[in-house]
Amino acid sequence: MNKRVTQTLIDDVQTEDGQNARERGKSKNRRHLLESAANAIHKFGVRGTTIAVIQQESGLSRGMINLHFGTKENLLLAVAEDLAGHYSARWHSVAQDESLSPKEKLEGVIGVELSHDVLNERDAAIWFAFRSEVVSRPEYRAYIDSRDANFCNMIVEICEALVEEGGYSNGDAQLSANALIALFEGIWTDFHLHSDRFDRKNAEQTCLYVAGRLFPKHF
Amino acid sequence: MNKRVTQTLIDDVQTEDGQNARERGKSKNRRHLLESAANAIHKFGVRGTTIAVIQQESGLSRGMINLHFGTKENLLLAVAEDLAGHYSARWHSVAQDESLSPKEKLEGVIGVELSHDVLNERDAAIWFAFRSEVVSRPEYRAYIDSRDANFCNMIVEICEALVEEGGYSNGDAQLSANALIALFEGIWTDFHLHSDRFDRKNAEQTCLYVAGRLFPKHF
DNA sequence: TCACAAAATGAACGAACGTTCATACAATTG
DNA sequence: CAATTGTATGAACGTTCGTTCATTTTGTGA
Repeated sequence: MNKRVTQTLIDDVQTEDGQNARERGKSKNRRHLLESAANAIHKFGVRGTTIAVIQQESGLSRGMINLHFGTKENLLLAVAEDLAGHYSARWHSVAQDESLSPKEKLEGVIGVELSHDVLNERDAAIWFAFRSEVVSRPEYRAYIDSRDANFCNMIVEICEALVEEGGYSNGDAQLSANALIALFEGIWTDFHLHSDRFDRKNAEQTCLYVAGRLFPKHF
Repeated sequence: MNKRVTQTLIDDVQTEDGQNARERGKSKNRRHLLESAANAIHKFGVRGTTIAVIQQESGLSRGMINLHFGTKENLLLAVAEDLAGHYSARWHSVAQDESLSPKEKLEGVIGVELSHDVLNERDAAIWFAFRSEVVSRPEYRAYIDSRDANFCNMIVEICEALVEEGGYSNGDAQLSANALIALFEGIWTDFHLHSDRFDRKNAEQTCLYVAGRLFPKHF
């Protein structure tokens, strides 16, 4: 494999300052491996994601994976970590925006859930791939739970605020939150299984319809 | 591997009449392989489900898998088919019961969704395992979509009947059905990821709460 | 410019994979 | 009770797996 060719295949990433050319090159390749492994999981599943496949996908040399991540398994874990971090950052940016009302926050979360940046074929495939192995490989657990305690708390807080604002006397914030979280998950599943005929607008409509039934004065 | 020991390991299955001892023995082993492979997927994931593991799990000989299923891949497909058939039979028995009102049918479906017979750790692990590979292995598609067109139609029909019965003027049966289907899926996911702290009663409460918001006169 | 060190390479290796098939066993048939 | 036939076995095989490491390349600092 010619190295010159290899270099041109690498996507331009932000050049992290404070690093010399050598360090930049290294972190570029690290990132490139992460992306290549992610693409491989999408195309071939975790089962089909072998060293040889990642090598082909990345155009880098065989030994690169072990150089950067020690083992292939560590690379896969890093892919999961990367994905989880990206998703987490997206919903945090909505949750932490104090200028938004509870209603706007819920709309914002729905927007994140359905945005192409978060809900796309590749990333959905990776979520499901890692989740499927959580029972047998506990080390993945930390990275694959998109609806972790932090996310759930955020949704519960939004629901509590909405229930209070609306004075929904027989509204239950916790059950509403359960329902919304499950709804989001179900929509992801639908997208993963039927991305060809999935309709984002329709999914959004469904979310807003449920929101309207749970919080009729708001939606 | 001693054969006498092997025989005692095999679960008693219904002895399908019209077969002689030889045929009964064969189909017993076939079923035993199916169960063993399912258990292996649960314990070790699809990635960890190798011939050697299935052999150990079943106590049968190495060549048995190829004798009964041709290839390991075919055995995995048969596991998926088996699971899908079992689930399908369960909800069909509710959907086809003409003595049930629409409300009772929805309650029945919720019951099936949350029953230990359908929603248990092993089967959930298998659903998720196969689904995760659907993108890269299209041959699984036919078996892994628990919410297929038939299931969706059934839910839509129930919702339409409820909307009509209740005279919910601004109720949308299609959106309600979308919501319920996604809700069920989301609950399965929650169970799969957190079976240790999953509460069936709470999940049922959530389902009924949503039903109550969608069809307030009924639930 | 040159010695040094870090990064990258890929041939080689042992382990584990799924499959094959010659052989052994046991149920059925005549 | 043979002879026959379908079922079961597991050693052996070729392939592919992830990893190692001696070697080469390339950027850094004197």
